[in-house]
Amino acid sequence: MTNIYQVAYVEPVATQAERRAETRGRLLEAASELFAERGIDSTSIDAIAERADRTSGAVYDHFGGKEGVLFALLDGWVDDVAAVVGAELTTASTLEESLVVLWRNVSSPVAGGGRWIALEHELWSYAIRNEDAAGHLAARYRVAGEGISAALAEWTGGSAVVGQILIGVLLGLEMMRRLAPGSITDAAAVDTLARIAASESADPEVVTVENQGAALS
Amino acid sequence: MTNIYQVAYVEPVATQAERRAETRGRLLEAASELFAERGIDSTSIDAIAERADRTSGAVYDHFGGKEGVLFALLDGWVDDVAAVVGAELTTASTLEESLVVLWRNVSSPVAGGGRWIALEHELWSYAIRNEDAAGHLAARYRVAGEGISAALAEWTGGSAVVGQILIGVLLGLEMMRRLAPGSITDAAAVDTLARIAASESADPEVVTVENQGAALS
DNA sequence: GTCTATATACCGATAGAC
DNA sequence: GTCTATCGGTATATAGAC
Repeated sequence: MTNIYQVAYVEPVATQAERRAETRGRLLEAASELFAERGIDSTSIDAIAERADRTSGAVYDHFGGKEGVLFALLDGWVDDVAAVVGAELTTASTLEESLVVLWRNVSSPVAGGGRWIALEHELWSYAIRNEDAAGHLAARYRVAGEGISAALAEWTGGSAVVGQILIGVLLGLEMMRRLAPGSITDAAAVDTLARIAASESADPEVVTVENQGAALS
Repeated sequence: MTNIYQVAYVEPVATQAERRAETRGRLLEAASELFAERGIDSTSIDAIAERADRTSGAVYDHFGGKEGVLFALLDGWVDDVAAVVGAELTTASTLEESLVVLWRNVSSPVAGGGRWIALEHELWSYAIRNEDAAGHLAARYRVAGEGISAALAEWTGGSAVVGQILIGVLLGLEMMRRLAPGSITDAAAVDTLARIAASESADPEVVTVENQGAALS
């Protein structure tokens, strides 16, 4: 206000804190889209800012750089997705229903706008070359695996490792399907998951690898 | 020869064709290393040329650009790896041996210098955003899946889809393990593969998802 | 076939105005 | 908190010499 004319004070439509939160959310949303679309390396800070209707200065102010945006995504948005799947899982009343929920959320995700897995792979590829990011992502998978194990404990006997394995298998099957949509059917995927989920509950004498081979050869 | 002194003709140590093949090989080797180490997007053409002791002009001359290098890798080097695994598979005499071979080649690859899976994921991430690359990679996975199915036909009954599923599961399990080495043991991975490989040979009445759920809940 | 040199363009990050 | 302006670095791709 350098001019000499006084104007009536107008209550701002949003407080500073609200505007800051709004900007932060827009930047994260834009970054998650662009990372999934073009890849992390090929996404410039300017591009993130532009899609969020802000400028690059805002990105530096909020996150300090592109890696800061990435870590914020890892800690925040991705956890939200896990929460959505977790909530859906509690509504399933049978093992098959639970596995269908898992597979559907991975293979045709609705939460997040369908860019789930592409972003997941971007994060993995980045984390594999960055120790800090690897720690963030590994911790997230561990928590997610525990959540899945707990949700399926009723049928699997509660083993913690089955959750980790299921996450890996879900990601791997979705990779194949994304590349060649007809190569793996929903039924085949869910059937594969079912075999793994049954790991700890079946009689160990029956499922041992040696016995499998001996019985079949 | 613009000077007036004559020198004895010396047979060149290599023909032009041999030098060209040498340069091509060096460039592909350098590119596969760098793509796996830094990612495709972060690898410059100059960096590829430099590691191969050549200059960027050679890359353009041989492949037309970075994408040309990528396609050449997809069509050539990666097929060689599949051939190595295929050869190893023929020496396995039981199902478990075969699965151990598959898992070992994915989880601690020796052929190619240990950068297998990282490059594999780079190629996937790239292909998911590029139709041409997706075609190349999908065709390769299809062939690889058929090879695995054929190699395991003795125990699995010869279903073709089991190969595709196994490739996806192998990649997914290795992702989890790479991120958190202790999360998935070799035994757990091979056991998971065994459950899937048994898909088509087991009695359908026993392995149906509905029956699993009913029997366990 | 490979080199140097170069045109063109983009990116990351900072400084300072508002 | 967001903007404009800008610097230094690096990328792609081509042109021309050898």
